[in-house]
Amino acid sequence: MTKMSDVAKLANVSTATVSRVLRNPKTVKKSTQQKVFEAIKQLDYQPNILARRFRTNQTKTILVVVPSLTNLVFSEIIAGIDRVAMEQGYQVLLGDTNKQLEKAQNFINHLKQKQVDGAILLTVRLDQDLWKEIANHYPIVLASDFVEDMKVPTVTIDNVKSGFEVTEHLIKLGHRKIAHVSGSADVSVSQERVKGYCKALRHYDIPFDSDLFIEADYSIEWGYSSVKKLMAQKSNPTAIFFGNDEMAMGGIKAATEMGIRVPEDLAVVGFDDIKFSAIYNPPLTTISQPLHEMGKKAMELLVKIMDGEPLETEKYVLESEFVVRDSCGAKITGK
Amino acid sequence: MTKMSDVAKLANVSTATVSRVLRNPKTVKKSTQQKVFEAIKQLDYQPNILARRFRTNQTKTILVVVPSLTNLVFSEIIAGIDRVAMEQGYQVLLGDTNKQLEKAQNFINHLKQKQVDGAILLTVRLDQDLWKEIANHYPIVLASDFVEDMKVPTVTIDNVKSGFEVTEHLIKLGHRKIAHVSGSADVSVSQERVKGYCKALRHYDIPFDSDLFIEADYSIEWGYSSVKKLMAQKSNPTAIFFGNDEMAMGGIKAATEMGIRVPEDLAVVGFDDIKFSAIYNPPLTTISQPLHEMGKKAMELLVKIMDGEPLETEKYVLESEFVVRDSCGAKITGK
DNA sequence: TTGAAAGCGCTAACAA
DNA sequence: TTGTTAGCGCTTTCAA
Repeated sequence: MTKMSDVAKLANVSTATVSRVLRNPKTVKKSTQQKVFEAIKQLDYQPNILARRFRTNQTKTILVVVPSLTNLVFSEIIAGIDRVAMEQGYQVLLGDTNKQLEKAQNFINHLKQKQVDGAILLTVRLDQDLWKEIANHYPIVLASDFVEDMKVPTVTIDNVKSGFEVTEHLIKLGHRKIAHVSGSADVSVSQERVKGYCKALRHYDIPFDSDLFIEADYSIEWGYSSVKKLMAQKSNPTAIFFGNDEMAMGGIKAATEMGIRVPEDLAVVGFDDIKFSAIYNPPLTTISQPLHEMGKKAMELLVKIMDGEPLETEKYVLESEFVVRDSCGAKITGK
Repeated sequence: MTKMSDVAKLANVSTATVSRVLRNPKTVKKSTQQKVFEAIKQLDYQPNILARRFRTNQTKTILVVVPSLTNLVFSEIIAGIDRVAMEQGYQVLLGDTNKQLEKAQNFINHLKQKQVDGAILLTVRLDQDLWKEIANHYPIVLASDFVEDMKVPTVTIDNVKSGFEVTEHLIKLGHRKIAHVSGSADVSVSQERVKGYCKALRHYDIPFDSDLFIEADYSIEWGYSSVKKLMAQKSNPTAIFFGNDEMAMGGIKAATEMGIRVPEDLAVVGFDDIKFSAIYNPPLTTISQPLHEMGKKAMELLVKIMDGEPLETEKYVLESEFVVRDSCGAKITGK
């Protein structure tokens, strides 16, 4: 492996000069730069990044903690993060927790041991306290999820508002028995969407019916079984608001199997607008999140923090969009 | 930041001993270990990984080069890789190429500069030659994709066989005008699936009809537009074999819009068996790939190579499974 | 504008 | 079983 001293020797300069050419070219005379570049080329020199990192004490790497990689919502956000990371010369290290909380400690060590310069969390669950503590000492940004009184920049959408919007839409369509199948309660976005749902019911004087509320998990399977359960009750709903699109699709599948037509017999709304929602049969009414944008914004914030720019601990709320398609029956009802 | 020498001082031993306790505990007396551990705890010492990496010249990090993160096939494989990586103490660095070939050089530098100990490629396109060269010098494994005469361990399924199987199934269902919408030709898996398709046609004496073959891209949009095109022709197909499930769903969407019923008027088969295929309407007949398994296997191989274990340059072919659901009409035809 | 030289914190060869 | 010690290759301060 050729090293810097080899280059220096060939170019007839000191290693300091070679280093300068690489990191601060303006401080070196043009002609000297020339010599150095030629030597580098001639020797096919590659700086030893490990040595550089050790010396400068920064990794130019960030960690993304994600509960599940195979969730399109998260992979889309990560793609956004990766985009900006690349532009800014950062690498992205994957931290798939597989929903196992114990992993958190592991990832926190990455920060403590300087394996990464900062982290973006796409989810914080019961490991809240661990992260809260660590957020005081290391650059951290939250995306998608958010945590009450965690003093950390956060990029989200207004989940309460969106939940309200969905429910209100169903109410205006004439529904009174509107069920909500929420994602796991330990994720704040679920709670927020529930809040929006409840708020809309209250606003339109519809009593909350616990038979029409199911706390599930953001998966196709849970959507499926929730519908089986809901529709087996005597007081079954005429509309269901699912916490995400996967659940909604699983739910529609179950309904179809039971001979319940969507949207004629049952209106359905999802959340996220993943790429399969528009082509699902029926096309899903849902809330579209600017996921890629969220990822980009989160990474931009993180870079600022890592660069030491003072940043008010703020919550950045991006715009979501209510997308009306067939599954809620709006087009049939003609509203 | 407390460093090793602080621990050594407190424990009344040398740094060498502290280092041994951390990396090779058996070579140190129990009682000494005890002392050291206490000092570590008392000082909340975290080893400086950057220094360690520099010194040992290994990163315990691998690179995964992926064309697109938001593709469920890849994210599933990555999840498998990540699983084994974690167990083996490796970190996974993300290399999303966004299908841009120029990125390859960038990632190759990661290897050259020792930012990673090895790499798993989920795709090799026109950048083949670059990779072929690099594969001689660094630990590399291919997963999902494969490259002719690239001397590198590869984990795949038998795409030719699967393509044959699908086509044969459609033929046995009575179809003669079977179209194939393939993924981009610069990916070998696409070519293999096409080969399987052609082989089956030949085997059953059905002439290849170029009007029934479209080279597309693995996306919903291309599936959609391919069907619009295919079904507008005079000699339109009675069955379509799509190169992946996303295309198949896009295709069914297009068919539905055109008043063509699937599977009654048009049989459809996809490839991959992503999680939405089973609940799509109609449920998709498809080939199920052991994606998670592929990822795990690939990482296992890479670890072996990085550990210097001699490994024959082999192609590991995992079993895929033909999953018959409604979209191909088999259940209607009663076969 | 350049060079000399001092480390960064750790590991491992060698000695004891 | 433990300690001494010599770097790993780079960056950066200080001096010229």
